[in-house]
Amino acid sequence: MELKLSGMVGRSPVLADVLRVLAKVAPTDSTVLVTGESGTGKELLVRALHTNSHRVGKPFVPVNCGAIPRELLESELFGHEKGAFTSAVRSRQGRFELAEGGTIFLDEIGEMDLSLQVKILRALQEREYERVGGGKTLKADVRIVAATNRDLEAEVAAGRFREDLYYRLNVIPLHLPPLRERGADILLLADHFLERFCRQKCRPTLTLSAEAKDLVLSYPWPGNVRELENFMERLSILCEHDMIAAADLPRKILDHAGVAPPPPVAMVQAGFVWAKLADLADLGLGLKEFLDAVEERLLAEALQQAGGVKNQAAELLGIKRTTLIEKLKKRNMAGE
Amino acid sequence: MELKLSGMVGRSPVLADVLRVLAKVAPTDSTVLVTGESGTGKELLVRALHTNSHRVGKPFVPVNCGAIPRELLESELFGHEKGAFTSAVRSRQGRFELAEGGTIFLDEIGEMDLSLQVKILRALQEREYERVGGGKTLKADVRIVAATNRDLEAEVAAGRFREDLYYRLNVIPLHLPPLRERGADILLLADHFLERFCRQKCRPTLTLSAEAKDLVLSYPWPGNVRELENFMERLSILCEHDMIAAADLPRKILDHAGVAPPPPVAMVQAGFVWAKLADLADLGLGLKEFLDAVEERLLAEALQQAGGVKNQAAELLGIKRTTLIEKLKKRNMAGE
DNA sequence: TTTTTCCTGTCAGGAAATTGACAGTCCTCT
DNA sequence: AGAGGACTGTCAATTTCCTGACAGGAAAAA
Repeated sequence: MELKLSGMVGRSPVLADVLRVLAKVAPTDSTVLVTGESGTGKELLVRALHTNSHRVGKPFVPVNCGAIPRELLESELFGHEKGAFTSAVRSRQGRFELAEGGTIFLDEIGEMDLSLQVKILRALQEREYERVGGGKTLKADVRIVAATNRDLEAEVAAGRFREDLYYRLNVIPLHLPPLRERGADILLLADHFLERFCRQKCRPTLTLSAEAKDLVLSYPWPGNVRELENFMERLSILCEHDMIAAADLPRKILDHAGVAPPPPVAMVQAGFVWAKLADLADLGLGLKEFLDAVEERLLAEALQQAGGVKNQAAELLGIKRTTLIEKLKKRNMAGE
Repeated sequence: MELKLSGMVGRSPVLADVLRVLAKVAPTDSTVLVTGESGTGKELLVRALHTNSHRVGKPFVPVNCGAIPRELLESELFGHEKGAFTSAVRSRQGRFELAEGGTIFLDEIGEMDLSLQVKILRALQEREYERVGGGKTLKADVRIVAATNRDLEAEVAAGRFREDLYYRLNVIPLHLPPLRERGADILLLADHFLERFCRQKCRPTLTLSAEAKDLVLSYPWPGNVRELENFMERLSILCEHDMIAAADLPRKILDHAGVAPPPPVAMVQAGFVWAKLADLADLGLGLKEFLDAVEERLLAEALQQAGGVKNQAAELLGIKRTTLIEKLKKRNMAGE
């Protein structure tokens, strides 16, 4: 099955999984619900869905429900008749009408009012709707694809989202992982954007230096692809030379890398043992060394609690006494 | 007594009870109130009621009171005269008129406004009603069947539902049990849906493997039949082979069954792995199990950060790729 | 097209960890 | 004094873990 992905960049397995599902779902008319943090490229994904469906050639109509004032959203979606409200000078088509035969993409559907949710539900299951202030019932031959960055199940539980609508929408869930979970895709995307912006500005394509790559990779990109795109555009304007050095990167990225948590001892704090992978790398420790350190800490604590009696300490730890001894020997922690 | 049940699937005793009552009630003209969680198939049941009544051949008109905007509901039900409100360009029949001689099904009647409830009550006991903005009184030879997923008694107590209407409606109560109480019906329904979707998509009918059946049976199906239907549609699109293995089932089901290894969740909080010796004992974990859990957490995080590329994840962790693979295999964390 | 690169799974040999068996040291109680 | 109990260290057998070597597959590069 050949997928046409207009602009989706990335090779990471996590993304590949999503695309595999996309390829299967696109040709069917099943309802799809896309989830993922904002800026992860949900719209692009849905565009690809449309492009690979039998509805290509018909309109693709995106609506960002979160970006349109609540009171206007209904008429935006369903249109309105002349005189429906004060400013309705004449009647107007809604997005559903514009999307006839094609796909409508309801982004940020989690932001939608309960009252509007009702109407969407009807459009979804009855395939019909009405313009604001209009008596005529219109038919909707439209594939509805919704997306949200909220946890809809939680919203349902909290009573902010209709349960029936949720189940109607969530036939095929597609989860778009955040950029920081997409590994080396970050570099691919960075290059992609750099190339585009540099071409746009008629300058030779910029390249990330090795240190810059490291920094870019370790930054968590809370704004996801959108944030990355912005940074790259900024670089394409501001960077003087063709090779991007670490120093050229925005403050935020440099700062983040600099915030190395306290020294190795830091793993022991107020009686807790803690760790994140990030720290691990920062400390230049491998998994093994790290686990050893944690183990050592636990051993010490057990010994202390047992008053130095190895027999009991071993029992506390749920290991054989001899094992404990071996471990202590390996670390020269004879006494306590 | 021969029941024609258009599409109702199931043989469980709880359902059989309901159907027995249905069979007795159908031929009479008694008012029926159907209760049951959302997604349990109330509409189907009422259709069957209609089909087995002397009103077959006359219209069956379902109205989802919850899915129609409040302000439109009255005119939807009773119709309106030309000019009744700004957008009422011409007069229009209501659902009651359309249902003349047949059955009208008022789904989610619990959502209905108190003001409308009065009018329904009148239609129910006087058998007459008026169009919106119309003086003419119309007769209604219509069997009214209502349904709700709310606890109407509680609604009455809270003053959100008229007591008199409640007693009028609740002549014959029919309670549709949630899917999780219908035992093996779940499998019958699953097969039923699988067959339908597979036919629709022109692929050989999928079958649930034995383990898959177990899992499906033990899942509580909070979304009831609708949720089950969704899952089966999803499978009919996504499943590669014709036999559905446990692994093909959605995460939610697997997690619920505890197939996912005993969650070391207790230790993972706010992105940190933490533990004190005391907790360790409380959790009934030994040193080894604990370290394993920490390791698992780190593995997952590394894998995530590498976008699922094991090669890179291993490097992040400072271990050999093959080692990582061994560790993952030991834990069945193949995918991610 | 072919070549190269990158990733992946499997496997077997060697390294390391775990544990049971033994043996020795204190101390207490009879 | 001698028996019993609680601890401890050593060691070799067993089990588990780690890694390098291969081989296949898919996608970029040539």
